[in-house]
Amino acid sequence: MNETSDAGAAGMDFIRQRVRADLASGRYDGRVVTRFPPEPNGYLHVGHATGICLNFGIAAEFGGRCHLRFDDTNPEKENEEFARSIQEDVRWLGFDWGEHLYYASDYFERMYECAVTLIRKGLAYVDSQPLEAIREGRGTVNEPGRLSPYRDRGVEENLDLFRRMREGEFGDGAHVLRGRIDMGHPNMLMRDPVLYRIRHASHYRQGDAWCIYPLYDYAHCLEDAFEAVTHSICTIEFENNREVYDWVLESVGFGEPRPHQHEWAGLDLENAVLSKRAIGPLVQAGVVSGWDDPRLATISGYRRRGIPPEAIRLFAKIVGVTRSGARTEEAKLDFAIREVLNAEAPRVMAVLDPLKLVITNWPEGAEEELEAPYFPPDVGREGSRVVPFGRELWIERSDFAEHPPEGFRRLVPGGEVRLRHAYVVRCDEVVHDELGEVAELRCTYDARTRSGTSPDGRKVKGTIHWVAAGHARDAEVRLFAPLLLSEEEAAEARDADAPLGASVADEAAVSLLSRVNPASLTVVRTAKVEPSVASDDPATRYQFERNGYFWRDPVDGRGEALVFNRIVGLKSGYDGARAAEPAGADRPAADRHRKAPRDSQPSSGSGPGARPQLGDARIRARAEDPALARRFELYTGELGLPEEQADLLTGTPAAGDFFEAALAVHDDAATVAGWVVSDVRGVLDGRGISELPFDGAALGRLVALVAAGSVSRRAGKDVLARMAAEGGDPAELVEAMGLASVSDADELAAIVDGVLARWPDKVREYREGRPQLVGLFVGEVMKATRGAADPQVVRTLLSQRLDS
RNA sequence: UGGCCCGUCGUCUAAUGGCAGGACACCGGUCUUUGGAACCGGUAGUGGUGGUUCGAAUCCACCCGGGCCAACCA
Repeated sequence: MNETSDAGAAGMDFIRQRVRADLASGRYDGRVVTRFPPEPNGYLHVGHATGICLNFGIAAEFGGRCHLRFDDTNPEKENEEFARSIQEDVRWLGFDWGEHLYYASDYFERMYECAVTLIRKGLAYVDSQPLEAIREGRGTVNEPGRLSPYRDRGVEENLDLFRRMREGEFGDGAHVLRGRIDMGHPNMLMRDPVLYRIRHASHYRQGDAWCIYPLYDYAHCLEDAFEAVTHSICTIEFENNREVYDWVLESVGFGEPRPHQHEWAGLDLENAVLSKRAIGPLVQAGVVSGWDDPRLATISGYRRRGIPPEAIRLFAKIVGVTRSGARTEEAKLDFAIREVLNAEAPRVMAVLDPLKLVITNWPEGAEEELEAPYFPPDVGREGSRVVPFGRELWIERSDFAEHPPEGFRRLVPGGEVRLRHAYVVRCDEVVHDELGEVAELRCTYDARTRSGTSPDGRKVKGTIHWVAAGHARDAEVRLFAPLLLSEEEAAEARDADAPLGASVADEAAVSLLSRVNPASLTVVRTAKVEPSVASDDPATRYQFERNGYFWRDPVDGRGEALVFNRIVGLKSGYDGARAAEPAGADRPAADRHRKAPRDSQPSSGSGPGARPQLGDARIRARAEDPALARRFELYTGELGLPEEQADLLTGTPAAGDFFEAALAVHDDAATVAGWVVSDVRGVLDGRGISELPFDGAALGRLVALVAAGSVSRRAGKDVLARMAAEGGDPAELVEAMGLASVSDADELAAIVDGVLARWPDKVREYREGRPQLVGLFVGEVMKATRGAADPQVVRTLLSQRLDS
């Protein structure tokens, strides 16, 4: 157990842990500043919503602030409407940026000055190659790029050209400003990235003030730095951009403490189209009614559908924050919605697919007003409304079956059922129309069974909802199903989303449109709703009992028009509940997994007796360098190391040097090799072995200490970690960290007894057959001694006490 | 001659060398005037092979699988 770790960090996502660590180390002087930086080129979707929850959530939890910043550096795609809708969406989700609303376009002048700085430092140049030449010159992932013929222009010439670019002297594409980094860099983005381009286009905020515009990699990090952002959180596809981010900031002169970028995977949600590039065409083609169509996963679509913002925030919490690309099941969103609505939504009755039920023993023209609570007892909320009851009622067609399937608990010929909040009725007669369809049910009611009374304790197997025919209000109900037909095809759409020319993007849009589910929207015009809803606040979210959660469409369902959206269905414990839905209200198709099935692993090259697998790069290195090859022979021969270890020690001269330096101090090849190939490599953290703040000799001294029993191997690893972080002499560190080995049996016995006394339950479990719990006991003893105990001795002591 | 990142129950996620845990979903049961909710219980996982270690999901190597990168988009 790392002594600096803290139980408070457990369960915290890796970004929050990082923020916490930065706070603890004082890196940013106690400041936490995050930002949500959308480009105003479309409407926000639920993926953005999780990002908003992350950024604003961190700011709130750590006493910092979160900026809303429009990353509006591309005049051709952005507009005011999008900027307006984004602010509305963020606010609706429940977050507040205070006075921290910013626009990248307000920084253009400062960014220009930074570019001049870069030019003066010789770190940027004006490239006058045409676009195609720049593209070709960048090389490929397998080949280095070529230097631009303009790369070595003088500072003065660059300055002059850049100034004239700004002044509008050149047409689009005549020149660009590029960072002068490395055309052979393995990271393509570092191959002299384009910083500025000429674009004679009107910007929605800046008008024609500028004709050069900065590109993302240059602009974004500067925006963060200008605003003193501490943690710049973005999604994983920007991972490769981080290197440029750091280069620009360091090159311009923003030293520590400066903003740092952290990437997380972002949301991928089953059955949702989560890309502005994909949503846009659906809107433009009229497949959906607009960016706020309830079938869309846009925030405005969710809002219109009726999903409460609390549910989206809960969903974000459920999904979590990691770096692993994962697709979340729609069921989790549904759960979050139901969780919120179950506690809040008043229950009322609505019949979507009505079937007439006549109570023959109810006096003609007689009516009764029933008082019905809005909430079931378990919700614990007050409130009720009056529900009229009469001779003729509407019930759900699917709540009756002439030939009931097994397990059917509703109305059948000759059977009884309770009408919710009212009476028990018996079906005496089924009336058919000329087509043979059930047209009407003729029933009798039992006056003694009025809701709240139970004269003879009689139980009826089913309860169904209903609406009195004479008082029912006609309503339109809209049911939603996934917009796209299948997961696989959606996956293709994602592939087609890759960077491509405009014509191909259009093809992608076309193929997207071809996968639209024709049944994604079901409009039910026959619905009957109890009259109380007509006078409620139109923004009320209801549970239509046994049908799901609904609310009035905020666009089409206002005024007199009773138009309801189904926010989400109820969880159903009965498959046949599907039959309750009018045809066309498809459920999502059976789950399909995005992850490819893991094929059985080829067994060749592994398994007992198999040849060790050596690294190609190291084999090549030895082929080119006879000195390395000789070392390999020496290590496997005279020193008797396994090939795999020898391989790792002879990939570079530095590795072998390090190993041999350690060996000179402690002459045990097998042990030293183990430390070097396994433990030392584990603390490199991206560094080369020669960049470590300690040398091979220091490792040798540490290994010697462990071998001598002065320090446990476990504690030795802690010492190594400290050495990797800040250097130092092993013996002194052992002293300073208080890790001198404790192997005195009496001393350890007392600690062991103490641990066992603290965990009586676990001791019992161990004796009852959970041997793996020994790890817990050893771990506790190690913790108590800060890793200094000799684990062999501890195990022996434990065994004496537990296994006797 | 590629570089970087990611693989834990069906799904999402926790465990930061020491008990593989939670949630969703699913399956039982209790309760119920919603086939809802609630409550109780259950099934189920560290991609593979080696190595280091008293001890590996965690460290090392190789393999397998997935993602990102060659816009003058963000």
